[in-house]
Amino acid sequence: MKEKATSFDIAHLAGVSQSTVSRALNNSPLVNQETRDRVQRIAKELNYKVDKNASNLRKQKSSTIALLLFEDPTSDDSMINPFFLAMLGSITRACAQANYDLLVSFQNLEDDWHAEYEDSNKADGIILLGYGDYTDYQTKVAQLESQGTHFVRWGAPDEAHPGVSIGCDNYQGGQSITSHLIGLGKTSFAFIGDNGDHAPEFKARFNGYYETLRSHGFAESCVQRNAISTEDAGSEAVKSLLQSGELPQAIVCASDLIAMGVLRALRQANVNVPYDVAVVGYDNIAVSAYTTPSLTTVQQNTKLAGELLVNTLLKAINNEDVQDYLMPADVIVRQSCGSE
Amino acid sequence: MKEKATSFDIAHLAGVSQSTVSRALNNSPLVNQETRDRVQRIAKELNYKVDKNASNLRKQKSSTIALLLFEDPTSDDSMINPFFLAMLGSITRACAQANYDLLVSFQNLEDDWHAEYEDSNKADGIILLGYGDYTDYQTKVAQLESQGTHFVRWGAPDEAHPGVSIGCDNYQGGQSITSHLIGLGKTSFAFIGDNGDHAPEFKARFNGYYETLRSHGFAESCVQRNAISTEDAGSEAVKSLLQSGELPQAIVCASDLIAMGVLRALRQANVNVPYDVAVVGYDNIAVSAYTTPSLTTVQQNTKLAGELLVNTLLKAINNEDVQDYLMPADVIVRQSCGSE
DNA sequence: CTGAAAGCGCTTACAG
DNA sequence: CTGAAAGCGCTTACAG
Repeated sequence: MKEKATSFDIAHLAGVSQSTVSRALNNSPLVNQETRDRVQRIAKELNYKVDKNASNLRKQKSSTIALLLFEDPTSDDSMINPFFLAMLGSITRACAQANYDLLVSFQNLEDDWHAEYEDSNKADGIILLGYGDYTDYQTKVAQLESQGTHFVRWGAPDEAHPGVSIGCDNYQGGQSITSHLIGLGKTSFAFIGDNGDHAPEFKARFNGYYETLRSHGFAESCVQRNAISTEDAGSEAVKSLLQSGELPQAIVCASDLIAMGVLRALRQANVNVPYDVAVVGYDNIAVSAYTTPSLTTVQQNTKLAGELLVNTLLKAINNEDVQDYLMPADVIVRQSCGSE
Repeated sequence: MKEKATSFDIAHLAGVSQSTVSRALNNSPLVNQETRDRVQRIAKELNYKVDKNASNLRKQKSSTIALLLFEDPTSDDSMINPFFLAMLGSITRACAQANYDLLVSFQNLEDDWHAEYEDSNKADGIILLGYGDYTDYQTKVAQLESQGTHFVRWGAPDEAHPGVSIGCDNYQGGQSITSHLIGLGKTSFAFIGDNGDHAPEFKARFNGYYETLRSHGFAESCVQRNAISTEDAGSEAVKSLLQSGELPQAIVCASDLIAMGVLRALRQANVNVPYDVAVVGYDNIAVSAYTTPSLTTVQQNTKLAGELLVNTLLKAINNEDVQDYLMPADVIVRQSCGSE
């Protein structure tokens, strides 16, 4: 292995001081054009690259963003929720575009959030991505805030949460998809997904759903079954629904993953979708376009979300003013409601 | 924003030298148990964390792995191939387990590979992930090697490539899936996917396919159509096949993404799968289980692959001996061949 | 425009 | 077991 060249090596070869090398490589206007060119040429010949650790240490910044991805602790350990995977891709791209590095780490909600502090030393800012559980989560976010760490949270803006949030309007998404079903003439409904405080995203979707039903006078004819965001949970929930004999005209799932399980269980029970019952999901993950029938769902724009998260965090790092941003949620109509 | 605590602050509070603080925090056996406890307690109270830049600079290592993800330059800019996304997830997990950070960066094949050198300063080693184009790629990998950079490549081991490779046996995968089709009684075939030198993975799959046909005497009754790994390319290729009037009994796609496009185009042309033609894919991406009909495909074990990539790289970093590893490819039988 | 010098916050020989 | 000191490779006031 060759020895790595340092700025001193270049200084020596170029016949200038190391300070000048540093200036030349950073395109400082203070350095003579001809000197700069010579230094840069030599640097390229030596395949020299600035040592980031030294540079960051001196500058006290890192040009790195940390992504803290935390997951529902009960979800299958080997799988990442496809929605978050899509976000990860989009965030990676947005970072690359801004010339920032992206440090990715997983975190379980139960964990001590070591990584959070760790990362605050390695990164200029943190992106928090995952389903949020208020109870646990909130004090930790508050701690981040009190530390003065720059961070942006994925999730709906909320007074209870300190810091900036970029999120999709889950309440409106719940409303929109429910209105769509009502417009199709459905009159009895089930919501499948947790709607407690530990699942704020799902809860907001549920609230949008419920309020829409109420305002149309359907509040009496709806049920709810708990499920975390997995296929199996969705499948189990529908089985319990079938057993109770309360099959409604429409099933609203809190996520596409849940909807996958719902479709599977209905198929196994020989219940026809959309003829016997309409089913809708949430997230518009890739798979939802390919199920049979294809799934009507609510889209969250992951590409935009990634860009907003990164750009907002970058602004915060530069101490510019930043604002919460709530993206609209769009209904994607496919075949699982019989409307197509 | 609070000032960040340094090891000197702790030294002061604990009444010891800064050196001792450093030793205590690194669990050096050289330090008195009682002293260590006191230092660690104070560090925790101050919410102190070691400055990674300083620590890395001093130790000349970074406990970070860089993932260079390069993509087919012609693929849709906004989408990451789901197969690589799955790999990304698995690599992230494996890194977390090994207590390494993961730096993710995108790279286009056409680019100058700045990042590669950059990353070699920020990371202890590099994972190269993407479809490889020999022409371009090879000289760059050789450069990495000559630099003494530790790296591991995703892809089939190959004498032409320097460095270590972890990959899936594409040739065997091509054989297995083709044998499956022959076992089902198919006698005429088409392969959809590039099989030139710039697409070594696809080429190996094609070779496995072709050799299997040849050994069964079907070499005459097969065609091949180029396609990069996108739905649209698959769709276009099948349209050209239909127009030529040469629809075979089985279509072997070089990737699931291609197969998605093939299924779509066949549906549009009212060609029934699997009744009129069998279709198989490659990768076993999530979507492939949900298409209609569900897709028979070849699985690459992404979870294992991620672990092998990370663990092999870690060994290389520690200057242990490392070996290429070729994972077997498994046929996943679903409905698109009519065998179920 | 350039150079000599300080210092970012650690780790680790070296000396005791 | 502990401390004083050097040094990792940069950037950036400071002085000219």
